[in-house]
Amino acid sequence: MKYDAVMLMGRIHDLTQKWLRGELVAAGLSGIVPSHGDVLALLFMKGEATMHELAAFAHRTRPTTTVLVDKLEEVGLVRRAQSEDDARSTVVALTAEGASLRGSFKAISKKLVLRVYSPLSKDEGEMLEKLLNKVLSNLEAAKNAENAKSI
Amino acid sequence: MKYDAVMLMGRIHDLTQKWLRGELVAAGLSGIVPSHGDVLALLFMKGEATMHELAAFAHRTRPTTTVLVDKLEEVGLVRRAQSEDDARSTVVALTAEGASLRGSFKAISKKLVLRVYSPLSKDEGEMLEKLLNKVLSNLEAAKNAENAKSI
DNA sequence: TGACAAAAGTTAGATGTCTAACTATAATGT
DNA sequence: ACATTATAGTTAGACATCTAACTTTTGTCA
Repeated sequence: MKYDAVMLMGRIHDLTQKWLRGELVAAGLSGIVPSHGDVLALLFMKGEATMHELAAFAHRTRPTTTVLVDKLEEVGLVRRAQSEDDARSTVVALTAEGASLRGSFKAISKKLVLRVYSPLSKDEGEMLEKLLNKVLSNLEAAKNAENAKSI
Repeated sequence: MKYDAVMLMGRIHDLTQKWLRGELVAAGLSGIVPSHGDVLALLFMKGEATMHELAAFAHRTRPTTTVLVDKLEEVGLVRRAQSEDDARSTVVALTAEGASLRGSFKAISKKLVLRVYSPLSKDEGEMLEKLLNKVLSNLEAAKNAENAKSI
């Protein structure tokens, strides 16, 4: 055992992010980065969402999500509106142009999955997901335990 | 299969990096980030190295490595010198103070491994490394093939 | 041998992300 | 009912990293 799993995951993460950026540029979406894709992914599923929901889904902070949505609004893929239930809340919704990109994003996502899983058999793919889930759950539990202790 | 391995690796990467930053601060090394640790790791092994070697080892670009070494030099952990063989080359070496931190870095690195591998059995740890290596090799091969094609 | 290409390193500028601090609104508890 | 606390979102400022362009030195080859 080399105990280099963290380094390997870091490298894989770097390479996939970089590849994704290239794909987005190739799809004519320059200025759009993978995190914007995460924001859009939730909107493709739900049609609309609050900033808070988008931040949680994309695993970014709320300030970062503000910037991401600013950009998406600027290029016309998304529209902000005040929530009617809660005056603090902003509801973000896809524009027609944003909705029209669903297919392109789905295609890129499919290509990414293929790229990562292709060297693995079905069993290996399942095993990898199982192991990664174990590691992630444990990290999150450890983090929560430490946060709780420090409060 | 959920095909979410990329997301899981991204999350694990984020959490480990963040945890590492906290550990470095706790060790009195504020201003030092994980990438500085990668640079130092090679110096702990080899005593000295060129900027080029450090960049390759840390998987960072050379401009980034320049900034990393600037910082390490500024806080006195490292020293630059002109290579005698090649006037273009800079040789970076640990100072006495830098060398004295070897133990602290080793301890943090050990803690990280424990944190990530603890939910896994020995077999699972080995399996995870094997699968990650398969994925990474494939990604690198794909990238090289694409680069070659575009030249 | 002399021109041109490659390599080492740095500088400059851009970008994505974060934390801290702020505003505005809603919820809570006494 | 009102003061306090919590939540939604934004703004401001910092930082790690990248790409592109530049300087200097070395290697190559006609």
